[in-house]
Amino acid sequence: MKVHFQDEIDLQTIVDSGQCFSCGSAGAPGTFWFESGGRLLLARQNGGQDIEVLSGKTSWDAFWRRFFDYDRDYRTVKEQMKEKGGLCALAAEETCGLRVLRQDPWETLIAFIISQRKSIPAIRTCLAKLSAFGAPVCFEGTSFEEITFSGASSKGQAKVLTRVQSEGPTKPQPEDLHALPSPKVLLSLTADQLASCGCGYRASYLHDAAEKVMDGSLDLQALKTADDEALQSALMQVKGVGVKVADCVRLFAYGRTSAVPADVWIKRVQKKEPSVFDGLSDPGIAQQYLFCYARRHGKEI
DNA sequence: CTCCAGGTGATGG
DNA sequence: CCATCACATGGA
Repeated sequence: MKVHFQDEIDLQTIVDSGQCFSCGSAGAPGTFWFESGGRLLLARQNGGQDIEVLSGKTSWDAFWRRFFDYDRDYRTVKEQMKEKGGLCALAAEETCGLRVLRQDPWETLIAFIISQRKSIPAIRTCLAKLSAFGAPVCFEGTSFEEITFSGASSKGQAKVLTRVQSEGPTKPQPEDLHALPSPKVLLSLTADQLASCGCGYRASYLHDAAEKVMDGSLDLQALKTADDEALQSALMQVKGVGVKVADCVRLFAYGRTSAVPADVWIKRVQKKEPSVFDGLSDPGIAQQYLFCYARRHGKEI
């Protein structure tokens, strides 16, 4: 199934953008997997505005379309950034196909509680280990090889996949993929189990988040209709959730594009250009372009 | 080995 | 209100 985007999309750019951590290369060139809420999408892209959905077709309209922020026109966003000039313009000119994803609130909350004082590879590892306790993903097909190379079987390609298979947890098979544990399951985990996932001092934060969701004092569903300020303060009731993590959840799960998560990279950008987010319609989207830009260029932006 | 990572809570001024 | 400091651990 082919999906056409009105503006631009680049799956590699999205995988590298540091907003979702359960995704990666599926082995074959231009082929990527994304896992969210226990669903698996496998898609292929060879440049341009189209992606070919290889697995996850039946949930495209109901889930993945929204996940990829399909209805936003990123040409408009980038145009405003270019007109503004400065680092905004540089970031917009340099990055093509980025999209700010709409992810599950619970999973986003857990992921960004984990994210504090961790590198992106370390976040991926920790979340993957935690996910061993979650539900297996739903997927169409039996393996990445079968899905990716259906109708195009050459021995050379098969060899590539054999090698990929042995590369470990960053390129798992569908049957190895699991969603993050639900609040109930997370509460049932022992301190040793959490420690073995590499949660470190964040284990008690995860426990508090699960407890608040379970007892109803944090209603992630109901917060979808809350205003930005109420949403922010509700999220910050959770231990280990400060301004930055709450901003990440607002932007990446609730689509609040006014939220500007300010991590070390964005703070470097703001130090160089204090007014970098002024006057933008969707500063949160610009933030994601600038995050990618700053990380690519290192400490000396 | 050291240094840093998509920060936060506690403490003291 | 703002400035420090400890915090667990993996990856470079």
